[in-house]
Amino acid sequence: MNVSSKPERTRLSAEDWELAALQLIAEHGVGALAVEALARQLGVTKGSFYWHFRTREALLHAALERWEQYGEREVLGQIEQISDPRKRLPELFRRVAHELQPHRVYAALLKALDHPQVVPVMARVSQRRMEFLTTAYREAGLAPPQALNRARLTYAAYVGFLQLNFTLGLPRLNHEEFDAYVEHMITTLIPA
Amino acid sequence: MNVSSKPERTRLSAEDWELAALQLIAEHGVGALAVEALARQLGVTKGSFYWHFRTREALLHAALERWEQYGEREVLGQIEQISDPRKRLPELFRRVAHELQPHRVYAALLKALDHPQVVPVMARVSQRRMEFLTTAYREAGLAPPQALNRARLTYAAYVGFLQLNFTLGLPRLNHEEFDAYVEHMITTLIPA
DNA sequence: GGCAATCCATACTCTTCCGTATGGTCAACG
DNA sequence: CGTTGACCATACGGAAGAGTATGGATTGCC
Repeated sequence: MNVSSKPERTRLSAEDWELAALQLIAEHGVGALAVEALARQLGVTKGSFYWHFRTREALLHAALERWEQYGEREVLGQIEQISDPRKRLPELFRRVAHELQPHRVYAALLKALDHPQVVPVMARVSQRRMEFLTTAYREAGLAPPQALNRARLTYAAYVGFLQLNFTLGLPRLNHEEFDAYVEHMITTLIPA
Repeated sequence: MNVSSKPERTRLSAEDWELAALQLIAEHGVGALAVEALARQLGVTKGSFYWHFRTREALLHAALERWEQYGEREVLGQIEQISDPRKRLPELFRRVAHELQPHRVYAALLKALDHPQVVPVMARVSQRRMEFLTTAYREAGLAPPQALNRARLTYAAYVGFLQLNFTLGLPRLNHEEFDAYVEHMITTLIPA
C-alpha cells in the first residue's frame, strides 16, 4: 500500500520508476506518463529521473519490456500443466475471468496503439496468446481452420470485454451475473 | 477527395470543423485533435476556429454529438426491416463486417475512454447496440438470460475485433480468410 | 455603393512538459 | 574521518499548444 503513498524516504532505483510507470499506465493510460508527474508521485523531482533514464521513451520502453517479461507466464504457465486438454480451456477462461487485475495494463495498452512503441509489444503478446488458444482448440477436437477462427473469436471477445468492462464500465455486472456470463462463454465457445 | 486537400477557398462553418474533427479522430485518435493542426489542415488559422467554437472541448463535444446522431441508424435501421427474425442476425453480421469504414470513429473512440467527454457517448451507443442485439437473439429463439449473455459476448467480440484489426493490424486476414471468419462467427454465435 | 454581420489573420500571453546544466547531499568504504 | 560515487534538488531553455485581443477582409443585404 505504501509503495507510492509513503515513499519511506528510501532512495530509488530504475526498477522503482518502471513499476511506478506501469501502475500509472494501468490507472491513467500511456498518455499520462509524464516524468514530472511520476516524480511528484514518487516524492522526488526530475533530477532523479534523468539520472536513471536517458529519456522519457527509455522509461516507457523499459516498463513495457518488464511487463512483457514478467506478466506473461503467470496464467499460461499454469494452464499448460493441466494434463487433460479438454479441461484446459474452461479452466483458462475461469482463471482469466477472476484475475482481471493483471490485465489492467493490457487494457490500458490496448488504448495506446497509436504510440509506435507499444505496437510491437502488443503484437508479440497477442500473437503468442492467440497461438496458445489455437493449439488449445485443436487439442480440444477442432479442425485446424476451425480452431484458428475460434481462437480469433475468443481472443476478440476477451479484448472487447476488457475495453467495455474496465474503461467503459459496461456491462455492469455483479458477481453472480459475471459468473453466469463466463459459463455462457464456456458453453458457447468451447466444443463439447 | 478535395474536401480537405483543396479547401476551394470557401468560408467555413461549424459543421466543417466538426466533420474535419471526426475525420482526424478516425485517422489519428482523439489525442491528436488539436485546433492548430485542424486549422492547418483546413487551410485557415486559429482565428477562424475561435469564432465558431468557444473552446477545444466544445468542438469535441459537438463532433461526438454529431457522430452519435447521424452515424446510428445507418445499419440498425436497415436490419430492422428484415421480416424474418432468424435472418436478421446473420445479415447484421455480414453487413457490419463489410462496412467497416464507418466504424473507424468508433474504434478510435474506444481508445479514448480516458477522456471524460467520450465516456457517456460511448456508454449510450454501446447500450443501444447491446439492447438491439439482445432482442434479436430473443427473437432468434434464445431464452432471455441466454440472449443477454450472448449479446454481451457478440458485442465484445465485435469491439475486440475492431481493436485488434484496425489499430494493431492483427490478425492479418485477406478477403477470403475474413469471410471465412465471419461465417465461423455466424455458426458459432447464432443458434441454429 | 454602403453598412453591418460574419469570418479570418496576426500577434501576443500562459501553461505544461521535455530535456540540460550544475551543484548539493547522503551512504559506503578505506 | 575524509573521499568517492550514487542519488537528488534547483534553475534554466525551449517547444508545443490552448486561449485572447484586435484589426482586416469578405459576404449578404438594403
